[in-house]
Parts: sequence; C-alpha cells; structure tokens
Amino acid sequence: MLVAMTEQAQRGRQRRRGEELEAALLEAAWQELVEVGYARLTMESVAVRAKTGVAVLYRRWPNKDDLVIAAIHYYGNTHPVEIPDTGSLRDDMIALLSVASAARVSFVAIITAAFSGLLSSTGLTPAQVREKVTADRPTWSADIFARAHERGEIDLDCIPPAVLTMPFDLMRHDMLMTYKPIPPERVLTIVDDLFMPLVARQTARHGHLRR
Amino acid sequence: MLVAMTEQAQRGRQRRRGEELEAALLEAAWQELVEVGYARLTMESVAVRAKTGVAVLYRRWPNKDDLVIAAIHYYGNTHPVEIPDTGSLRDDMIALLSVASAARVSFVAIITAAFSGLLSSTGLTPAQVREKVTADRPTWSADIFARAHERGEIDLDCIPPAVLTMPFDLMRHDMLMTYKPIPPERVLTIVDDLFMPLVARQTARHGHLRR
DNA sequence: TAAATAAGAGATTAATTCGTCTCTTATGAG
DNA sequence: CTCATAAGAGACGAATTAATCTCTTATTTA
Repeated sequence: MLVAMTEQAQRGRQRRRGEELEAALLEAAWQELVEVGYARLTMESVAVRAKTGVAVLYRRWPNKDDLVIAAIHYYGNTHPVEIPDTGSLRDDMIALLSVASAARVSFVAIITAAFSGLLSSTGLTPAQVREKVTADRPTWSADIFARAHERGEIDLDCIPPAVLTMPFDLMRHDMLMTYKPIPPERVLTIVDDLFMPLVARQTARHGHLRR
Repeated sequence: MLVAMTEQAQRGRQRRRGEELEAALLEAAWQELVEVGYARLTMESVAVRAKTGVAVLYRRWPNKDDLVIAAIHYYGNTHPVEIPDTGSLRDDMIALLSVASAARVSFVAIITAAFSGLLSSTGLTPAQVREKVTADRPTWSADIFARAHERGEIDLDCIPPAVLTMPFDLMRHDMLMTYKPIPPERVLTIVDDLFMPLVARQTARHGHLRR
C-alpha cells in the first residue's frame, strides 16, 4: 500500500508523496506558526519552507485557517508530553513544568492564531480553544497529584483546586508574555516559593474556607 | 490658548481641532482595537469611526503601530486605576484585583495587538510592550505592600518577589484566557487560597531558599 | 478683515497575499 | 512499458490596505 515506501525518504526519489509529503507540509506550517506567528504566516512562506508550491497546499486544505488548524492538531498528536514519575511531588512538578514549557510552545502558537482572527468567526475564547484541543488528552498533572496523594505527601481533600492549577496558569502566563519557554530558575521559584508551601501546609485550616 | 475652546464641543463648530480632535481619534482607535482587534483594525476603519479621513491620522502618527500604541497609552492615562486603601492587606488586594480586572480589559487589547503583528513589526514581546505602555505609571501594588509592611502585617524582606506578582500574573492569565473580567469568586480564591497563606506565613523559613 | 493653518473628503499608488490556474515531469499502479 | 496521478514551479487576477497626495473650505490668529 502507501506505507510500503513511506518509511524512509530514500535517495533517488526526487519528489515526496502521500503521508511523507503531508507530514512535511504540516511540519513546515507548524514551524512558520511558531516562528513568525499566524498573522505573518502566508501560504507561500509555508510552501517555500516545505520546498514546494502553494498549489500542493491548496490540494489538501481549502484555506489558510484549515491548514493552521491541521498543523496544530498534527503537532499535538506527534509530540505528546510524557508525565514524569520521580517519586517526589516536588521533582515531578519541576520535571513536568520544565518539559511542558519546552515542548508546549504550541500553546502560544494556538493563542497567537486565536488572537489573530483565526477564531473570530467561531467566537470562541482562548480557554475554549484550549479545552477543545486538549479535550482528548488527560490532564498532565492529575497523575502526579494522585501519586503524591497515595504516598501521603499531600492531602488532596485539603487543597483548594486553584492551588493545583496555579503552577500551570503561571506557566501559560509567562509563555504568553515572553514568547519563550520558562527558564529553570522560574520553574524553581514557582515550585519552591509558591506551590510547595501551599500544599505542604496540610495542618491548620481545612482548605476552601471562604468568608 | 488651546484649552480656551476645548472644554465644550459647542454647537456651531463643524470641525474638531487640536486636543478635542486628537482625543476623538485615539478614542476611536481604542474602540476599534477592543471591538475588532489589532489585525482587523485599519486606518480607514478608525477614520470612519472618528468621522474623518485617514490623512488626519497620518498627520499625527506615521503608521498604524504608532497609532495603536498611542491609543493604548491614551486609554491608560485617561482611565487610571485608583489604588484602594482599606486598612488591611487582604481587603486592599481584593479591591485592587476587582477594580483592575474590571477596568483593565486594556491589557487584553494590548496583548491582542501584540500577538496580531504589533510585535512582529516592532520586534517586541508582549511583556516588553506592556513595560513600554506602563513605564511611566507606578506599579499598582507597590503602595499596598508598602503600607501592609509598615502596619506590620507582612515582612517584605521575607517574601519572595514571585509571591507579590502572582495575583496579578493570574489575573492577566485569566483575562487572556476568558476575554472577560475576573469573577468575584475567583478574586477571593486568589487572595484567600493562594496569596494570603503565602504572605502570612512569616515565621519559619526565610524566603528565597533555593536548593 | 486677511492670511495661515489644518480639517474633511477622497483619489491614488504600491505592496502584500489569498486563491486559481497552467504546464511540465517524476512516480506509482497495472 | 504505459498511463493516470499528482508534485514542483510559477504566472495570474482579485481583494485588501498602508501610506501619499490633492483639493476645497472651516477655523484660528494676527
């Protein structure tokens, strides 16, 4: 079938075809999206980067928006974030924030696209877009917290939900503001100065006390 | 002088001039920015909204980017956020976050602009744009923290800087993700579940301990 | 009142870019 | 080997828009 020849772009071939070509196109679109952003990404810039012509793009996707959406999807499916399991909550969080920050520049790309008018027609907010894209995937942090709970490191019943999402909220914030992965020092600050003090303090008050 | 006539756009006048006109132009640009976003804001759409021609815009700002930056600046200066002084840190924070969230949809507009191409033409990141626009203004929270320190409520020397910026980082994050002001419950969560526990815990460890 | 200034209106130019279309030729299927 | 398919390359039209320029006329100032 198709798969017969796609494994290796063996030399001798001058033209890519099928899945191999499509992957190259989506990869090029993704790179453009990350490097120059949705607004300055053009069909031709993608074609040039993929070393082909715009017609090849239009044969697959009817317009720029669909190409970008496909590229985001492609990246999400081919670059899964693996959840660390170091044995301690602190190290798990440091590892997860680091790897997620490095790998998930995708989030910035999505938001860039969203803000630039990609979804002005749908009327979705970035949060809704994020939900849509990450709907199928399980939450990264859920496993880590569950394990920490089982180890007795934390008591999930006593920790307000906002505490658990805070590190990732801050990560997204920083990435949006700087366009870059979070530096290691910042990860340590988030974990050691903000997160751990809030989850470690199990004694005393029983979470959620409002008023 | 100029001010002599600008107070009231008294009827009889058919053409606006000077400060009155400039304010109308910046107001129009701001409205466009908020309603349709940077990408879909055109010089003509601003001119039409201001009931004038594009030449009037170009007489004042050399290009679209400068107009948008001026509009953001204008909004910031004409809609100042007043810093609350309730007598307690907790209530000050709740009040400040509430009023800032309600008033500062501007931030979203800034980021929208930044993501949609403002930064590609200027080469700035959203954080840098934000710095540029808020450079002259003092930090909202500085006064509040200083007063709380003087009252003995907190010890600024023992609190990591990240703790002090965290509530506002989260506010920005939420506004970016939802396009809306932060709901009151979320403000209470940020203050009571995240911020206060971190600043109140003055005893024990002496902040900043890394490693 | 007379002259300088700039508003209002809009035509125009130049550049960008989306999307379509054509043509040649490498490639895979039978 | 032969043929249908689609890659590669690029020309092209249409639409948008930033930015300039022209001209008339209201308004201010001296």
